[in-house]
Amino acid sequence: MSERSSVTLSDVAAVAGVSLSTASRALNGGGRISAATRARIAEVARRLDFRPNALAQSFALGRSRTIGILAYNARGAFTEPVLVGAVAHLGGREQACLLYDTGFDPDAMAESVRRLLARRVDGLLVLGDGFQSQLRSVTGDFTVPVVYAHGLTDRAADSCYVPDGEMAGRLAGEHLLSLGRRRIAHITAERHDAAAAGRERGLLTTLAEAGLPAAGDTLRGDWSRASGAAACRRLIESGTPFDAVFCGNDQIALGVESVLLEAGRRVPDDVALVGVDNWETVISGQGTRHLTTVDTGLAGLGAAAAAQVADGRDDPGPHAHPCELVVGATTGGGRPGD
Amino acid sequence: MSERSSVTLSDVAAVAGVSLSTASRALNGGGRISAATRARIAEVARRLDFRPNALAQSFALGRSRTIGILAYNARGAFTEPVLVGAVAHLGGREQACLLYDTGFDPDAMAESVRRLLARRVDGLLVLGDGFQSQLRSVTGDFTVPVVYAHGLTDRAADSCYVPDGEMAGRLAGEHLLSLGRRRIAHITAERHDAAAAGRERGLLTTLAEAGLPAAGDTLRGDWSRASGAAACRRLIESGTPFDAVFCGNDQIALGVESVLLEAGRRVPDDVALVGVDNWETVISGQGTRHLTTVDTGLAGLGAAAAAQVADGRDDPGPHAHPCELVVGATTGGGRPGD
DNA sequence: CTGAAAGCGCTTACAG
DNA sequence: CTGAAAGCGCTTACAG
Repeated sequence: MSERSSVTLSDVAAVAGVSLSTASRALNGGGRISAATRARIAEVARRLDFRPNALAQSFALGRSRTIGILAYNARGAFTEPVLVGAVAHLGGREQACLLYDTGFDPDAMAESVRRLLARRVDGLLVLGDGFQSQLRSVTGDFTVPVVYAHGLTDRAADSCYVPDGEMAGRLAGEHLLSLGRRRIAHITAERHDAAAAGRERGLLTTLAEAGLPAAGDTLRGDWSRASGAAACRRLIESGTPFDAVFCGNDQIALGVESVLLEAGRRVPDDVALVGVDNWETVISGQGTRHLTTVDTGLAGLGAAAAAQVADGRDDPGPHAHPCELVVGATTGGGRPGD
Repeated sequence: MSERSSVTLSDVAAVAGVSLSTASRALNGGGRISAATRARIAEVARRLDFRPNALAQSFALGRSRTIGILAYNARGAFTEPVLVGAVAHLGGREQACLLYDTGFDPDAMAESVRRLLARRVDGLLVLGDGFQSQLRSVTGDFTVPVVYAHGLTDRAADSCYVPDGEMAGRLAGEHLLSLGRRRIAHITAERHDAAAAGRERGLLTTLAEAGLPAAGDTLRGDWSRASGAAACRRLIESGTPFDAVFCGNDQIALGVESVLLEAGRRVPDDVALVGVDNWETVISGQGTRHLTTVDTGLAGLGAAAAAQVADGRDDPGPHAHPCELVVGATTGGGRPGD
């Protein structure tokens, strides 16, 4: 394997006793070629372990086999899985990727767009950070496909992949109801936060469909563990009875749980807990999952968005990417006490 | 920006009134060129917004501006940050990357190596998963630089970047000692686990240097929260007095904490807790960090490894990448109870 | 069905 | 210091 495999198409043609163009056509499936010739050339190519020089091919075809990725914050916790999902999917299709981590600076973005154009990328994937409410549309700058992930743009025709927040709330609600819980409280971030709002809508819709009210008003704060803990104290002090809490994310859920434990309430016996994000690292074969959560499917979302770019498919508008319930000990999965 | 910027080097040469070769040399800094000519050509290039076609350049130079990445498990929790660190670093240097996620299958790896060779990658980065004890060396298959991250190979001359596990243990130990803790217990994974062993060595060395014994023998299990909880119960039952626990990772620490809370011991007042991994998502400006932990610096490790590949630097042997202590509420940082 | 030729847009010895 | 020319290894009309 170590020898530089610089056997070229000319070599193949020479050995097979045909012209360069015939060899090329035979290998690429184009044009009419007699089956016999095609087979002979294929055989020679195989025998010589011919691998077309990708650089020459790209140059001739004007296709770089590279997808550009423009990230608002590549290192953000919620961008990483999307990015990895996209990069892994692209690799599986022999597509390289070129990442520019622009931050939120419009000038940096514009410069990145120019560089991407010069690199002749075959498509562009723009990654929001999951917080930025609105992404800048750059679709007009490109003739190749542009797809957005983890954010929406200002253009309705742009193809945007976002997690299905309502589904997250629905899955959590349905799971808790199926466990017989009837007094479900909700602790999450502020109302103006789009992610919080979607998840809440899903929960409340599900409860309403079951003819149940929520256990008290939604308690709000930020996305932190401390905020969840504080809200849980308020919930307990309010005297509202509750047998489950749907938490806007896993950090909140952990904060809630610690306050419950200190207050002597047992999880899940007295109170079942569901978070969102699936942030817990569960190494396969080791232990059991502690926190029941909704996995927002960010890696799959990245892969789906990448797939559309790579396909050159046009599928305009927002796409709500499905999420998935993952059951752990805090709703009775796994061993109790884990 | 929308117009296809297909102004070519010939255009620049024509407008500047020089030959193609002169234009090329002027822009690339090569050869002797009169300052005046160089300036004029540069000016024309700027005015025309000339961007060399990267595909043509790559083809002519035989350099793809692409780094291959071979991952044992791209989607693994501990590979993601390394991968993102590497990809982001490479993007900043105009290097694309082509990821093959081979799993542990040697045939898939061999095939990926062949494809990478055909793509004429400028270098290769091999990503271990942080568990695999030994990586397969593929350095011999390439003439371009090969660097390994998050794993060691069987060849001493290979350049390998791994987290400095001993440093993690030292940082944790020193932090707890500086807080006045003197009875430090240790709960971690099995002895044969390289990561566990390194961290333990660091802790024990630090304690020994301070003339202190550990609080009891190291308690072992796996990397899960449940295992941490179980070990903590054993610790409490053993009657060994302890005022701190260094936990092999964050999951273990969370399990330990829940058992402490149920047992009525206060964190950090009665028992301080340090984990490893920095798995907690702390959104800037929201709340405070709960768990004190050692960040193993995986993203930085990925970037460092990528830098070496991109530089084409030769720096043989293992490189222990530094980690960093991150203080949270479980050792008194942040607000108590968070 | 097959081949000779042009072309993709650069870089780089080689002459002058 | 500058230019004419070859070459990187493919693909693809265009003839035959």
